[in-house]
Amino acid sequence: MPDRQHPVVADLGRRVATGELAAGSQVVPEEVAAQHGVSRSVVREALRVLEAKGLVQPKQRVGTRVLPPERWDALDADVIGWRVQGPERLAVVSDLEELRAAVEPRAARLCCERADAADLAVLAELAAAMRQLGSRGDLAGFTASDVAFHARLLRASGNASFVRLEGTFAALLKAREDLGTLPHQISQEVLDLHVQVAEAIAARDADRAEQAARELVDGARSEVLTRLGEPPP
Amino acid sequence: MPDRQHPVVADLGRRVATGELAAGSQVVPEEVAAQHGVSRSVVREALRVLEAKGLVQPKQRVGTRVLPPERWDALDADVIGWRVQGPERLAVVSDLEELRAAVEPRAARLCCERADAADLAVLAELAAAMRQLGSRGDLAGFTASDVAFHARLLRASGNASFVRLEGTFAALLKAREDLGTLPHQISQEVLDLHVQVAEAIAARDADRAEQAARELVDGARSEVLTRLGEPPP
DNA sequence: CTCGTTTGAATAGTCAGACTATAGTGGCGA
DNA sequence: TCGCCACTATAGTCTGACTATTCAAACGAG
Repeated sequence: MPDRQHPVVADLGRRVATGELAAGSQVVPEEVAAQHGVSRSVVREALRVLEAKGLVQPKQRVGTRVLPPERWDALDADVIGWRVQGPERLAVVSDLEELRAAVEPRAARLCCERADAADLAVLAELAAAMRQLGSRGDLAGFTASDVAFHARLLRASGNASFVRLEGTFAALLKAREDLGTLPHQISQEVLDLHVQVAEAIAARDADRAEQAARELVDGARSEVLTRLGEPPP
Repeated sequence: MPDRQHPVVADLGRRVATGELAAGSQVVPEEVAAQHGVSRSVVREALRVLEAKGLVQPKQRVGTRVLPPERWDALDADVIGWRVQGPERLAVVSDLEELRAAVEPRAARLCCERADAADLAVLAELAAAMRQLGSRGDLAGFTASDVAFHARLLRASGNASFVRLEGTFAALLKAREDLGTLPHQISQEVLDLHVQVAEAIAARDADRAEQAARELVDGARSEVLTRLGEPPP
């Protein structure tokens, strides 16, 4: 989020991740340079970035080729953002929700040991804000608070690996928003569960925190999936 | 693993990730170029890679500066490999074991729905191989099978996000090996649990598979942590 | 006819050096 | 004191030539 991408990276990344450039096809630097009106060095640097994200791999004499999807960094926020613009929307969102379901309950449990007073205050505040915004129907505000809530949960877990997933899940929620898979009316249950998670952590009740987080994330998951499954192309 | 790094990337990455280059310090391309006897463009491409991994951030007029550890991509195999060479060994391994504890049980559960015959065969085979090699004391062979077993488990879960963690966990196990935190004698319990996981998945018994995976990974975690905690510097 | 070897060519990789764009900083004037 | 402006450090870009690697096809020996 803090760093914006070079247009060449964004364009190539999107074209690869949406499948417009098929796996195995060749990316010719000179052509890309001409298309974007930039020099070869700019394209080379862009390709280094895409290489780091697992989208392409250069090889002397054979050229820089697009790698198959299983090589792509499925947890990279940019990759997620690009992929959801393609035909794999559902699979991407579904897989990430599954990961979230695995991670957040455990993070909530850890929070009970490691969260400090500031964490507790922020979580309570955000849960309250979500209840406000959600019942008022302010979708944008709700989503912002939602992202902040889950990000804080991960951070408060004190585990750098979980913190790393902040960006991943933020990209997931943003994707859900962009795709209009959010309900227009936030269910009371979801609002309550956020509050419950915050309260359980504040009470240092690990089992209850884990359980509430599990229900929350399982609920969100099934809701999104039915919504995504609904409109058949 | 398939792609080896450019020496400049490896050197700069290590120096940043071990803390030799402190957060906030400036990386001057010309100096790096001179140190490695390469041109500025090579250094620039290396910096693009490190930027993608969250290690540095360029800004006009102020220079390319080292970012604080919380910005680093804690799930990147290279970053893990570099960090474990520094003073943060324990924290890195511990955090990643925690993530593994969150993910693998869920992956095992998913396998019960999605694993195909080939997956089952490979898992059974690897579990058997581990028992063989483990009781024989062949550490290298054991670790290789261990990595393959868990990688296959993630792949068989059919979830791309989990598959993405293959490289992350492989780097974790490799780090454990390099640091000599593996026991010289593999415990019978660990060997049995691998077999149990494989059998439970084959039997499509989700609860048992999840439970066995949980025990396995929790056991591995506590064992590694006590071992890492043991030798006080 | 088959297999090893040489040669050619496609492509990534590297280099050098000049130039441009951006944005802190400090000075100068109102 | 405040705001504007010129200065300058640094990333970013461009150009074009050169090198290194490796695939593939031609070639030659057995």
